Amino acid sequence: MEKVEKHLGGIPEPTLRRLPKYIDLLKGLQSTNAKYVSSNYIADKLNLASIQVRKDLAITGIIGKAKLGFDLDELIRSLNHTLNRDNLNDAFLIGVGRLGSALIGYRAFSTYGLNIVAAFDNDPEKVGKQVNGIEILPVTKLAGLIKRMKVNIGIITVPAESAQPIAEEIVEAGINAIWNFAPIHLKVAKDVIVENTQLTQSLGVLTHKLAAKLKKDSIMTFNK
Amino acid sequence: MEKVEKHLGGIPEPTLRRLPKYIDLLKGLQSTNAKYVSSNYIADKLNLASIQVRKDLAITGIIGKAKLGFDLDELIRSLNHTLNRDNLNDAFLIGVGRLGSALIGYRAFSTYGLNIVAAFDNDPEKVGKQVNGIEILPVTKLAGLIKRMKVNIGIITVPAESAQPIAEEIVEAGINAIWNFAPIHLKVAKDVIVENTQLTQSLGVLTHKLAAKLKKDSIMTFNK
DNA sequence: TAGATTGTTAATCGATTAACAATC
DNA sequence: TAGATTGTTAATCGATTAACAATC
Repeated sequence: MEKVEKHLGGIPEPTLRRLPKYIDLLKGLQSTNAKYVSSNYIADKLNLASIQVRKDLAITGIIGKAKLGFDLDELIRSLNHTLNRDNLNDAFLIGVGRLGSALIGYRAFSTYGLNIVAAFDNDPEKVGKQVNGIEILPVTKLAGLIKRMKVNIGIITVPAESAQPIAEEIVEAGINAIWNFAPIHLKVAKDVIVENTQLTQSLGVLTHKLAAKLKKDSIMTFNK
Repeated sequence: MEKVEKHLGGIPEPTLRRLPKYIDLLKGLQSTNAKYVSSNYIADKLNLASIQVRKDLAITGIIGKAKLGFDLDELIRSLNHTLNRDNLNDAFLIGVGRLGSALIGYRAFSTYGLNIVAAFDNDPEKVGKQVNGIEILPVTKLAGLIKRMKVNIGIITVPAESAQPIAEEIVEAGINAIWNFAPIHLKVAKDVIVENTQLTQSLGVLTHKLAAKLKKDSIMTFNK
């Protein structure tokens, strides 16, 4: 049994990852009082092909007007809806280190549908204090509160070695989705949604491409 | 002209994004004194197919031994080399807010080949102070220092509206690669490497999948 | 040797792109 | 109307997966 399920039908993942970019761009455009936007415009601004933009937008169910383009307000609304940003999702954050604190402090999350309602840490120094108005609770209370408050999202910002046990604990308690920042692959039941934001992953891509570029540039210089 | 270049030949991007996961796993394994590792083992731990693991590893140039698998030390070395982690890449960070500070404080970056050598901010309150031993300099010195120190990587953690001008400034000054955390698409010359780590992008995927799952679960419950 | 595991070559699958008719 | 732009259907492309021979 090697086959692994990719996505539960629905929207292709690459499309899903482009949608936030569309929203960011369109919000900027909205403030200029524009009423319509064409796939060409979006494609140009985001370095995409216009046909790809149209395909992506089609998935949200919106229908454009020939010659005019897409109704800007309606488009933003349907993109936000597709990403479920019009519902505020409650989340617990576990691990109040530097990164955890930064995330707690990122107020803009609420406009993206995320509401961090409490944070947890093992360190007695931290417990009881507040970060940005969010109280830090002891990890011993984590499972109980997940059950009682029916929280769906867990944000894991603990060190790599603690991530797996924490994941198991919160899944057991009823968490449906994990946003994982620890540099480790979490093994959980396959109906649990895991979204990894691993800085080291991004960084690897960057350093590899940079090395390739520098090498190429130096060869080109050498050939001159 | 709609076509956009994807990657400069070389390693497929999906493969590139899996490599750090292999390294993280293998390092853990290394501490158990294992000498060899099979593609099956890796696949099982990371929920991948073993053939995919073998394809990925092949790209690093490593050759496995039938029946035994891959030499663990050698594999880690060649993966690190492929990601250019064996060279330390100097970087400047611009925008010392919560996220910027968190990144500066993330000491582990050095093991991933990144060396943040200075940070920049506009806020006179911050300039002159230190975060984790890194001095915060005024943005006015940014371009000059990039030129003088021949720094290749710029990490952008400024607010969305400042990101584009900063990107232009540092590219002009000679930056070759940008790690962008601002929720905006940067328009730069196409030979500049841009790696986006946009939290809102990950978050969108998460909230969408969660909504789909909850909907599905409730339908299933309803049908019982 | 027998059996596990690699690595190559071919098939499949899914996303992107192209072509073009429909429409405002 | 003419022309720009959408949306559908088909072609292409690249990554994943399957099949299987080679090898230790």
